Amino acid sequence: MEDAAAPVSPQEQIASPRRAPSQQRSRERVERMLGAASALIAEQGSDAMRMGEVAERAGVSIGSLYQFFPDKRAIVWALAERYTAESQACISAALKDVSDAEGLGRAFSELVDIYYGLFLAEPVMRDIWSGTQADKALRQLELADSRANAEFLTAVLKRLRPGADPIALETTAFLVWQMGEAAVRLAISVDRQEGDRLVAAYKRMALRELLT
Amino acid sequence: MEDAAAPVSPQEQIASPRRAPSQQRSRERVERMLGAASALIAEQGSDAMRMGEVAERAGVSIGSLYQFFPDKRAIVWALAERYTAESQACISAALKDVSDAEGLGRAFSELVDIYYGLFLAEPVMRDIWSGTQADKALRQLELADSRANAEFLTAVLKRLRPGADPIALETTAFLVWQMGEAAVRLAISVDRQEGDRLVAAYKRMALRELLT
DNA sequence: TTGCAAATATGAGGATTACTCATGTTTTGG
DNA sequence: CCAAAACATGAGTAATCCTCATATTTGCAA
Repeated sequence: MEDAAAPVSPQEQIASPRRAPSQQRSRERVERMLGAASALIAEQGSDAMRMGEVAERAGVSIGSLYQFFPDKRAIVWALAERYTAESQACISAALKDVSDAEGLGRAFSELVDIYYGLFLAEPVMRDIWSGTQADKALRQLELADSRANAEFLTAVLKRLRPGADPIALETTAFLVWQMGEAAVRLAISVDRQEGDRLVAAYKRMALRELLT
Repeated sequence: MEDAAAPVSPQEQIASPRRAPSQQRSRERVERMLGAASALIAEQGSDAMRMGEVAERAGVSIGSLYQFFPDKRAIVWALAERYTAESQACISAALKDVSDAEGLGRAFSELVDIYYGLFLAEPVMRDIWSGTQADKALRQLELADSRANAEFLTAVLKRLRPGADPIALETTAFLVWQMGEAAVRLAISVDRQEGDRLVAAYKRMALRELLT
């Protein structure tokens, strides 16, 4: 058996921890830092984001930044973690009550649309997840997230096909999910029309796999 | 059809050209530089690769490195370009003479295996394609490469299904191809057993899509 | 209130590293 | 053989991440 990715995510790759804000004042300042980082990433991309600029825009000193974030990647990681937590809740809710093939088809199709829309609308998400692969820690986060999401799909599949081999179902769900993320990333890096076609094609392909 | 989808930084073009080696001596030195870079990437990853180290290991000065490569990314790009050219030739050869469904199934399955094996065996390829998506130029190279490869698939599909909508076939081929690259990248970042299962599942899924 | 430790804030400076450029050397073509 | 082009060099520049000694603020018990 593999590591069940749901309860604890292996975030040891990330740099050494820093003090977490315990006072009201510092919690607000950390929020401002993340907000500044988010804005800068949206404007220029996370690679071009400068720590000094983040500090300046947040109205804090460079030192304060490093009081709460061990390094630059940690800021991006913190933002990424928020997005994944948010979308995971959404996915769980959408798939929780699915119990028949038709329901799965509807829910899955809707999820893909939401995901696609999110990427189209959120420059930060786009930047983070298309620059993800460079950072090992982010790659791990993405994998863990994907595994967790795929588990919801796996649960549905097990309900729909009780007789099937569980490992095969897990593999299918994980693969289909990762393909979806890849498809969406691909779709947003070509022009809109082709992107729409690609997402639609992915949906057909995935549903055919899931509903058979 | 251009990349009109990203709020990238203003001057994110491929770096300005540098003098190409025209003498025998310098051609050999450039080879040594690429060799050194390749070795260092295999050992530590392209991110940790230091220009000074590349120069030292190649037995040249730092200035000579910059005589032929405008910047660090250009070295990685040059290596990536070699791999893509090589594999494209391989793909073209494998798909050129396919004319029936069974032939496509065999050729495609074999191609996926070769690709998977290549990634498993070549640390440099692994690093470049799973470690540097952050780089816009590399992302473009990958897309262009994928499109070119998908065209071979499209040609086969058009032969097998003359009546079908050409755009739909193109979309399918491009998507299936990109899914394959994503599947292989996924497979090499999990343990071998699960990776094998994922690649096998992808093959089934892709072939079902291609042969129907 | 007062005193004090822990938490927080600061920014000049250390350390690293991609990249430049003025200068010297080798090769090429006429 | 010579001038020009190509090539080689490496100390120096600039940019940037991050540290750390020091100063300030906050929580809280006496």
